[in-house]
Amino acid sequence: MRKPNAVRNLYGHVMQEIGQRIVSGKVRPGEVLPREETLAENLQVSRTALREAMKVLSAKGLIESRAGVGARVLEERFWNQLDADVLTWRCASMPTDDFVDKLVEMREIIEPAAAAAAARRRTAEQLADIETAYKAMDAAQTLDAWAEADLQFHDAVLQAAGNELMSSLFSVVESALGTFFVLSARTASNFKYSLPHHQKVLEAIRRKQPDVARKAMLAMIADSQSNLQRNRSRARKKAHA
Amino acid sequence: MRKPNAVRNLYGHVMQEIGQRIVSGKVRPGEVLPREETLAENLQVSRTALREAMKVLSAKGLIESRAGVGARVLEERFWNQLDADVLTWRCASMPTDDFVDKLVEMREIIEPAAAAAAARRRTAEQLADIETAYKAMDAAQTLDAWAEADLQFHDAVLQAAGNELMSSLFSVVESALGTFFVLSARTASNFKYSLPHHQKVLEAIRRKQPDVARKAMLAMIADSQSNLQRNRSRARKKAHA
DNA sequence: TATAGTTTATTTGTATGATAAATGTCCGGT
DNA sequence: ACCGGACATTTATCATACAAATAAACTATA
Repeated sequence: MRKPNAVRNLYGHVMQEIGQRIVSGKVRPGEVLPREETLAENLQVSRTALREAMKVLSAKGLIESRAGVGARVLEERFWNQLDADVLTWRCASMPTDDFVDKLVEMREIIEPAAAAAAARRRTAEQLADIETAYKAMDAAQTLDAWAEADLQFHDAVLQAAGNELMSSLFSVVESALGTFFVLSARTASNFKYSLPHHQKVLEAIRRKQPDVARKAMLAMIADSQSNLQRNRSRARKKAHA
Repeated sequence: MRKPNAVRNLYGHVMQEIGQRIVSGKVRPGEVLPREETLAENLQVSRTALREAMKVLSAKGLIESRAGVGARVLEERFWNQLDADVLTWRCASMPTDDFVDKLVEMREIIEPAAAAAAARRRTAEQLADIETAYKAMDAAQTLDAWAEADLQFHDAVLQAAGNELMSSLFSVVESALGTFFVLSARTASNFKYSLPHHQKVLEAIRRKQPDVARKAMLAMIADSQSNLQRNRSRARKKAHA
């Protein structure tokens, strides 16, 4: 959807570097980082740029700086787990099934709830947006076109749910999941297989039937989920062999 | 639970000040803030301190700084709505029923899901933690003691759910809701009225019955929710009169 | 006149150096 | 053993300078 990840600035690179070191476990919670002057020297930047990076990491809950002591890496429970960068770093450093499961679990919680809320509160315009996305999915000829339309569909549903907290959560989780696979399309030989599921969701929202919408969305996710499981167990076998 | 909100540093105050201005709508999306030198002068701090604050606000998605242009306030859809500070500022600046409803909606989504997950995955230790909290609620003699034990109960359930993304979300939402009322205890004459609900949740988690746990938790929230509604409509009538 | 390319003014980005304030440690006194 | 104060270390803040990016003004040219 949106890509605020484009890092142009120097301090951004520094933040990424140190953030990854922390999230990946190269430096462990409780440890104190080298002093600013040393760190700045190591990374070939000025103390100014380094400090700006540190402030942002501090805002993300990864570190805590105190005068006279240094910057201490905080325990994981203080990290802003829902921060886009933190999530991205976790995806990059621990692409374990375990973590993917947690992301999928979040998706399973959000989307059915969003579908139900959308069925309750959608305006005519919002319904039209969902329908437009659905038609684009139906008309898609390529995998990319389908993936884009699919994302638009889910986004439109979230929009119609009318709760920006939900949208924000979805956006973060979805973008993290996106680093692993383009939804589950790439894993299906026929990438349009889930179109009927989408239609059911659309219809339920049109008719303002929250429970029907919730169940349809849940079924859709469960379906793509089982698809994914197959693929993963296959991949695991390969890794074992 | 945790209070990282304690702002000791100067740049933190600056961040709060400007962040509130943005979230409260004093400066609107699309506008560009005064140049750094001017802003620093207005707030009586150095450009360095101001810039550190701006970087953090930028990380929260509230602004975007570009050389030669200035710092532009971004549209609301780019804001990190789930950031603790952003949420706090929203609570402070728009304590409307509408926003509280959105927070409550999030709680209604998270907690039943967490209860179900806890029933599936809890360890013996985690169950013991939940039980300890329950017993503390049962034994509570004062409202404060009850509120603390209650928070511990919900926290233990989230912990047992075994998904730190869920915990993080809960923690953020709960602390935001906390700015409005101590759960719904203060609104009930008998603050222990929800103890039976808690017991049902505990039992379901003990017996590893996800669906029962989900429904019990939902019932508990719905109950406290209806309590709240009564109070609010009463307050609204008063405001109208 | 219109337009493409260039200059120029403005603003943020980065670097450097200096001082203030906070913090833990060490040491001496009791 | 305990307490309080000097001391070293590290971050916090400030001030200043210059580099780089950007948009607006300008100029040459067709």
